[in-house]
Amino acid sequence: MVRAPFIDKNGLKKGAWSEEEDQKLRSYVQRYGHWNWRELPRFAGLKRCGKSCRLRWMNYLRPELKHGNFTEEEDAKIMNLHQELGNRWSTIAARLPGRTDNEIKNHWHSNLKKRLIKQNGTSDEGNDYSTATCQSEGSHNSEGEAESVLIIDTPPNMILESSSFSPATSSRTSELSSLSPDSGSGSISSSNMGVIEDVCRPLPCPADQSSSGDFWSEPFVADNIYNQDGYDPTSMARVGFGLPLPLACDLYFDDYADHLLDFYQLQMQEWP
DNA sequence: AACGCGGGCAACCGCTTTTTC
DNA sequence: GGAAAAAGCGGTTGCCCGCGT
Repeated sequence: MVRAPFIDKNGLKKGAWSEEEDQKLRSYVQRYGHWNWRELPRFAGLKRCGKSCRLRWMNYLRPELKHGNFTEEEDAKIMNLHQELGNRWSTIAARLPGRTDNEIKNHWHSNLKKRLIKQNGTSDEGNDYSTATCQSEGSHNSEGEAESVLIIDTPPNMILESSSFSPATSSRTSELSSLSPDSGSGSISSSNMGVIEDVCRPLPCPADQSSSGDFWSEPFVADNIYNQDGYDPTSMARVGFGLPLPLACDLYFDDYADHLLDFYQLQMQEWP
C-alpha cells in the first residue's frame, strides 16, 4: 500500500509512517500548532522532513478528516466542481468538508474519471477548464450558490467549525486573519508582544539541549504533564504554549503569559 | 496453491506561490 | 524591489491487496 520505510542520504526517514510517529506528530501539532513545518520535526522528535510531516498531518492526521468511502453526494459534488474548476484539487477539497486534496485527487483518478468516461463515452481530458473557470467568475455555481470563483480566499469553514484549535490547523487565509495584529479580539499591542517575548526567551533552544534526557531531545508524545488530570489538548493549543507565539497572540492573550509561565516552570521542574 | 495483474492510496518530487527580511 | 525561505499544490510513483486465471 505504501512505500517501505527507509533512511535517505540525509538521515531523514521516508516511506510509511509508524503509529509512534503519527502519535508524536499528532500530539505536537495539537499542542503547539504547526508554527514552522521545517523546524517542527526536530522539535517533535521526528526524523522526517517538514514537508513529509505537513503532508502526513494534512492528509491523514487532522482530526476533522473523514476517513472512508465517498458518498454519492460527495461524488456528485466533486464531479461538478471538477467540471467547473479543473484539477484544482485543493480548491475542490476546501468545499468538501473533511476531505483532502490528495484523497479527492486519488478518488478522481481511480473512480470518478472512469465513471465520467463511461457516462460520456469519452474522456473529459480535453475540456478547457480554464475557460470554464473564467466563465464562472462572479456567477453561480452548479448548485445555484452565488459566489466568486476566488474561493481560495474563502476560509474553509469546515476547519473552523470542526476543529477546536483551528488557528493552528486552518488554511492559510484563516491563519493570516488570525495572525494579523489588528484582527478581532485577539489584537495585542507591540508592548504586549515585548512582554511575551520576554516570557518566551528563557525557553530552551533545542540546539542547546543536546544532552540526553532533556525535554526537547526526548521523543515527543502526549506528555504526562498534562495528560494526567484531564488535560485538554485543545485548550492547550488554544493558548499556544511553547513556540507558536503568533498563534498565542491570536486569542486569549490574557491567559497566555500565565499559562506560559506555568508551563515553563513545570518544564524546569522536570529537568535534572 | 501459485502466479500475474490492476486498483487503490499513501507518500514523494518538483515546481509555483506566498511570505519574510 | 529583490532574494531567500517556507508553504502549498498537483503530478507521479511505489507497493500492498484482492481478484481472476
